Amino acid sequence: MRALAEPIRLQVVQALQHGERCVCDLTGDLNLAQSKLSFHLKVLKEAGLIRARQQGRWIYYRLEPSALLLLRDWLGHLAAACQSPAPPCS
Amino acid sequence: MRALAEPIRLQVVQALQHGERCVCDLTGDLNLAQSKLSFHLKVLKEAGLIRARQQGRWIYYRLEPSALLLLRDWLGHLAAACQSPAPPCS
DNA sequence: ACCATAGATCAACTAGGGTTGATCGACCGG
DNA sequence: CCGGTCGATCAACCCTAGTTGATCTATGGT
Repeated sequence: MRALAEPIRLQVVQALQHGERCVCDLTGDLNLAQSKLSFHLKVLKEAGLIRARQQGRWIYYRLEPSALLLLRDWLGHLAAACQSPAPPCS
Repeated sequence: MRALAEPIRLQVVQALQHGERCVCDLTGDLNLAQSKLSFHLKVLKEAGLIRARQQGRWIYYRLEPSALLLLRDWLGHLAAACQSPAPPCS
């Protein structure tokens, strides 16, 4: 969740929502300094939200659906049983 | 998303997952300073993730399912179409 | 009316995380 | 090989978000 809290990382995730992108394209699309983008990609990767694939000189990143679905299910679970009445407060 | 990034706020959300709780109970359950808990409750409330209800001297907080489900659906949507092949990188 | 308690708010302080610019390593084309 | 490019890494700086302790408001009991 911490990884998704940062606005720039949200942009990255949304830029990846339709499929793989290479880093050089992402810097252009999001108009970010290379160093900054690399930092945020690392955070997302360490959080397990994205995966990297090296092909020749370029590196392609893509979303990791399993991590997203894990979060998704957790939120659904939270929303399911949160409406029971308050216990009496002494 | 930012609101859910903070560990203490995650604890609060989980403490609320089975239903309403009053603030005085939450401070006890999570062993937090009153001021600190109040700060995080405010952040969660401003994010629309929880709602407050005053009853007499006490205030009861509960999760807001609609906000959780909104996030849930967004994550599901992300996971759906993120596996298309990379466009060629010039 | 007075006091006790629940909870919000405020100001000052602190620290963790993001930014910036430079450097480094890897890969490829000529 | 050598030079150029992609991308990661590092150190220094900075700023925002969280902490802390005190104070303030409101509610209810006696």
